[in-house]
Amino acid sequence: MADKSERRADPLSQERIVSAAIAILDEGGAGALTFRALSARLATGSGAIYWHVADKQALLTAATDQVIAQAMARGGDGTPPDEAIRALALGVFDTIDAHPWVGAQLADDPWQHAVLRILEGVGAQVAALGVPEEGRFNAATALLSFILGLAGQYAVGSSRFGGDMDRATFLREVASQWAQLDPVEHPFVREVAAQLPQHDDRQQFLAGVDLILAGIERSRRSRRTSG
Amino acid sequence: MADKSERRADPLSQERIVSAAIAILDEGGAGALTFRALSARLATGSGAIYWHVADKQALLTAATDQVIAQAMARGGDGTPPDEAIRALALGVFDTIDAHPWVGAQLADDPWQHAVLRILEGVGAQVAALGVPEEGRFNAATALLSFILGLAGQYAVGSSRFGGDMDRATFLREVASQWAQLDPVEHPFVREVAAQLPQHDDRQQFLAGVDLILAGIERSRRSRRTSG
DNA sequence: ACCTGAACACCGTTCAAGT
DNA sequence: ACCTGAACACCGTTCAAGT
Repeated sequence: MADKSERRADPLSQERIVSAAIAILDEGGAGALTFRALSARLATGSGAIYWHVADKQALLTAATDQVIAQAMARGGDGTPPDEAIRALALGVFDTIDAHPWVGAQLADDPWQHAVLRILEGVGAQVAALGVPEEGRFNAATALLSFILGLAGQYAVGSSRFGGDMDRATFLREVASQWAQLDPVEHPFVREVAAQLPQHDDRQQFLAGVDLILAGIERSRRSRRTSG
Repeated sequence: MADKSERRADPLSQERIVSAAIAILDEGGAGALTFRALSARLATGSGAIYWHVADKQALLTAATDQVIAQAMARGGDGTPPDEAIRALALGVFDTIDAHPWVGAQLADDPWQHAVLRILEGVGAQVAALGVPEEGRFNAATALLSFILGLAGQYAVGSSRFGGDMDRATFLREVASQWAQLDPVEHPFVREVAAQLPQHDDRQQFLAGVDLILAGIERSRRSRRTSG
């Protein structure tokens, strides 16, 4: 018989608490994670959790770190750096797709370890790409910011209407809203509304990554030519 | 005699409520905005606010929209499109610098009007840049995602330690933390830590914008060459 | 050392009652 | 039509008391 709550027998630990938190977040979103829900699932008192975890912020950080660490572990050895960057970016994208609360959490604290993990992965490949040391920080943070920005954007859209409708229906609805905007004030958004329903989030995400990679390649070449 | 609270005489209105909310957010950050603080400043009952504003989310959206609308109003007419994009991006950056809560709010709801305003501004310039219609959406959202991503990142760092220390001290502290990371697991972040203290956020932000602009230019050329 | 669970100081939101 | 302010249903966090 499946029982969501854990047996009271085994003692509490950071690890068990974080796992339970991730399960609650995946099932109900960021709003569902409360210390009361958590202690109920763990069959313990709400105060007990504070013996193992400093506070809710620390819990969210730990949960995010675990999820991102798993995503980063899938390292592409032997693949060319630009391919590796695409794979890494898609890995983050798919992770946020599977755990939408991670998007907001990454944006909420850019100095947390999970973000450093992504920066490390991106930076290593930027270096492998041949970018000289002075340019690596800017190139890596540009990629990082884009990844966090678009992935977070996608996360909200997908999670907000996750229950009521699917992504396609949601996009069609947004498109019809955009199409009704003031033509004088929003000509571009209106024009782009037509592309919205049939657009593919992953494809758009990759197109952005490729744009930045092209920019990196271009500035690398001009530097070599002029230097 | 300066009095922060408004005179009870004038009637409540959406506009007065939003202005008061912005003032509270600017002074105390996102955590300071409560309906109790708001009603105290407006010298009214907490329930009265609900007659003019649907809920807290709507209030935050309206506040963000007003701040971003002001930033977008400074339109650079007559400047070349790439310059206009840089100016526009910096405008958003500086706005978030002045109102750090805007960063989180923009990331929190990517479909709100404030985000559309930015997308509209970016998209118009992307079109002026000569990008063909099929490529504009991807190019504009790439720029948008980068702007929201890095600006949000900066906002958190600057606001979190706004009271205790200045940005330079904060960066020096982060750098020394990064320098102590495991060399095997985080070689890149450790390398980059050395650049952190003397780096300029605005410069890094512009470098990222330029990278994407270079990528847009490159794919525009290759398309023309191959087409 | 670890856990319990009532209690505290907050929230956003509602709503009967006023003007 | 607009405003009041107590009340409700929640939060995160603390802490005396247990084992």
